[in-house]
Amino acid sequence: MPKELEKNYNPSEIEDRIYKNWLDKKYFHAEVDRSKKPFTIVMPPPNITGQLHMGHALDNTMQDILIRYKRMQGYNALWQPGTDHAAIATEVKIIESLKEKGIDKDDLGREGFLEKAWDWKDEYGGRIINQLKKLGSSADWDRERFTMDDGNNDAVNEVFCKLYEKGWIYKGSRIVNWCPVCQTTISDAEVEHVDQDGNFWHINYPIIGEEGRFVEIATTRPETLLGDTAVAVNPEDERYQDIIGKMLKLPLTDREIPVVADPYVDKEFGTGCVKITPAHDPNDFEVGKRHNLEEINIMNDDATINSLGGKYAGMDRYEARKAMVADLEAEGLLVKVVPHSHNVGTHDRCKTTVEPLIKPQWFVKMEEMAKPALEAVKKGDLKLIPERMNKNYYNWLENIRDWCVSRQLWWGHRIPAYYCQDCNEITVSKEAVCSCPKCGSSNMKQDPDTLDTWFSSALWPFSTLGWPEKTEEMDYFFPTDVLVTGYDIIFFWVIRMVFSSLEQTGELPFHTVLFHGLVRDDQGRKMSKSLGNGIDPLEVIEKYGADALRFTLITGNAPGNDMRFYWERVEASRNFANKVWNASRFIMMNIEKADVTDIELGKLTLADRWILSKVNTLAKDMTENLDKFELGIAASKVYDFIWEEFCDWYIEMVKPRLYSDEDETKGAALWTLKTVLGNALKLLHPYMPFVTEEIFTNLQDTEESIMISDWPEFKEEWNFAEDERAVDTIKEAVRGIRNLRAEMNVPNSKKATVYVVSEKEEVRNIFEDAKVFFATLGFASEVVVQADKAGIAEDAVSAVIHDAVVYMPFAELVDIEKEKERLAKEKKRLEGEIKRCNGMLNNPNFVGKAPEAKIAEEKEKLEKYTGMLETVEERLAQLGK
RNA sequence: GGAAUCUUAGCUCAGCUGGGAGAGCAUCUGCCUUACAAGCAGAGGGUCACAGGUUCGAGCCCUGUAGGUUCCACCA
Repeated sequence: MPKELEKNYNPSEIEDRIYKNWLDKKYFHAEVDRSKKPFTIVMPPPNITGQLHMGHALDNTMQDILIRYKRMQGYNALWQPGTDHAAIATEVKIIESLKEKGIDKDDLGREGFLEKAWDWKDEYGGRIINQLKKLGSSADWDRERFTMDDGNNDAVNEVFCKLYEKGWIYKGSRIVNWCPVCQTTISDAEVEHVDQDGNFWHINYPIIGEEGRFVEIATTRPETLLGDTAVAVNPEDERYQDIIGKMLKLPLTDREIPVVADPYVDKEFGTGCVKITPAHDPNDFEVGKRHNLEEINIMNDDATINSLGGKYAGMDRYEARKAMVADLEAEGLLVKVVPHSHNVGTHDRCKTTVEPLIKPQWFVKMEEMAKPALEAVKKGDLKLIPERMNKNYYNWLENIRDWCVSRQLWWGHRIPAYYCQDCNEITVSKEAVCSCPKCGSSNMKQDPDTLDTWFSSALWPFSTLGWPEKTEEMDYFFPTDVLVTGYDIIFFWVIRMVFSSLEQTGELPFHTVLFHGLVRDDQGRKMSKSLGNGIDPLEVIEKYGADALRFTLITGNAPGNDMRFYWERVEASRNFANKVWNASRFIMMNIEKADVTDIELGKLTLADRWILSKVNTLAKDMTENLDKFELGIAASKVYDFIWEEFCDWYIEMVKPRLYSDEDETKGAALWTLKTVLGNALKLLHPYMPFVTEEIFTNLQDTEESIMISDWPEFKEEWNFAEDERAVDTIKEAVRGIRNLRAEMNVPNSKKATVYVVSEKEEVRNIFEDAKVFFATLGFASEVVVQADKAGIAEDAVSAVIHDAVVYMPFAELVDIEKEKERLAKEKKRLEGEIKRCNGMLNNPNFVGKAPEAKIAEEKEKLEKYTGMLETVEERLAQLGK
């Protein structure tokens, strides 16, 4: 028999126990099973350094909902989890923690450092996984992977070598984004442009051989002057025609540089003359290439001036700037300083201003791989939700530049390139190369660099399934189905998975990407450590339960939109969980006292058929919504159904039957309660897995988990559309009565006889059928259904509904004037409705062009309101005497 | 500079292919009715940013304006 349940739902006691049971039963585990259709989601691997935040909570809740839904539908559902080594983020953190202990990275050496890094991974790598479990995530933890495990290493090496052989990975000296603090290159995607206040320094460069004549340039970074190798003007700029080709004396140095003409220069901007520093600016680099200019690197890796900087050598870039400006001023070459706000590239992790530098790095050629990735979305093979993300996707791929994949870090996949120390031959190979294939020398050295962390993430959907091995899993579970992630990593990750998968496997990694937005604080700000406004999902779970958190994150927000986090909303979700709990408690208490046996549908009453039909429709609607990934819409539907239809109406309707042992429909009521609750719980389960499981196992009095039960499907034999309409009429009447009572201030304790008058027999029959519960809902002592007004006091209050009038004689309580006022208001409303209907129906254009169904609908309404208006007017006439 | 997106009740947001404006919270009024006061019943509250246009009909489609947010971009 079902157990006695607590009065309030207490999640903390229940969640861990349930989750452990699921794990013990291996419900999350998926094996290749050719008799079932697979459904696969690969989890965006959280950082090993990470701590669960609201973004993870949202991301994983969405995935868990989809996976649980599909699992219940009978799919072989695999949710493939794992963690990411997060190269630079982790390395920076480890360095920091070492510093605190007074240890320097370089003293440890590469091997020593990596040892520490793996220790770190062992210590913190599992933490975030445990936190994800608190959410109720039903991922297949037996298959947990790590981006730097052996299999992933194989995949990374395989891809690197294949692309190298194809000529799509190359090593070249390019201008790269250099972070002087992290001491590594970063990709374009990792550069964050921020507005900064700075100055425009106008400097005179003396023209050689023309005493007293200068070229005035304007720069925001005077210190790079040391690396200037030219000044450029626009070839069509009339002001400067005569100086093109002349030589200039570069201030503060003893070098001479030419004036060149290049269309890159904007005549309108600044002075129209631009200093060209090929080694420290990406545009200048291009200009330099066109004019064969020397590239003079004047900086060290930590952004101090190097030995080529003369007296400024050793100074930090900003110190040097100050010193040089002072010197220029002293020499009279500083024309003016104009305040100027400009966009500066910074490293998205450490916020350091990026220094463009020329460095030999490894690049992935993007031109060829971008094409099919672009096509996939254009042709509709890959769907992005919401669709507007397509534009971002196109924009990025159409303007893509080669991807710099080498990083000057230790924590990551080491680049499988080997250099011969004798003949400089480069060999790229999956296996360690011990002797040079060209000269036979055994003096080989592996490239010290590692790969961008996204290089391995890009392979994640297939590397986790065993690729490049031809595994059963790869054959069965791949391509995966849906990717759920934030729109903020569409460039970093989504696009790179798409082109990598197309290139390596020939298939798309997934057919749909479901994007979500950011979870912001209650003022709409990003949650961040520096602001201290982050809300810890674990704290929310502890206070209100995982179900409440999940429900809050899913409802009231559309795909790809940011949302704000409010504690009030969590509270509302918690209240809903409690509502479900109490409804179930009530039902179980009743079931306890009586046996629930299977009932023929023919034995059900109007109310039973109505709610059964409603839950049946709900299943259909939610299935449609979920198939379209409208998770929030489906959630609010089950919420409304359970709270309003089931609890506020049906349970109230059914009470009199439960309380009477003689009632012959009691069995039908119990069966309906149990059946509808069971179905509603199943529909709610993907959203609120814990509370639904706890109730379900108690309700069914079985060990069988709700998570492996069948998802409710629409059943034709449960479809009672006519009864749904009938109950709608009853509800309208009940609302009418309640409204009257409230307006007349009649307390519920004061019962009265309620008369229902209708000329139509079928309407009278409905009310006869509904008498049992109609009385309770309307606080009536008795319900009399009749065809005319015989025997009803003239001054009874009334509610006019479609096809019927409900009267309540409260002789001693009724204020006639108030009742007249009320009826007048109602009359006005109906007249408005009728005017609207007539407006449409008398419009020949409407009648001529609108669809038939719409016209019929309006005609029907007109008829209904006209009838109601007549009744109201009649009532007014009576009272008017 | 380019692009996306938003502007709907006091607050936060839904609103599917155009066909009578919704939810939660907040407010007001009654209720300790034997599942639930984390509850029940009722009420008030919106020129759907503004201006045009298309349409029989616009919160929804088109154009423009204003304001907000975000992304992209090499203006020295």
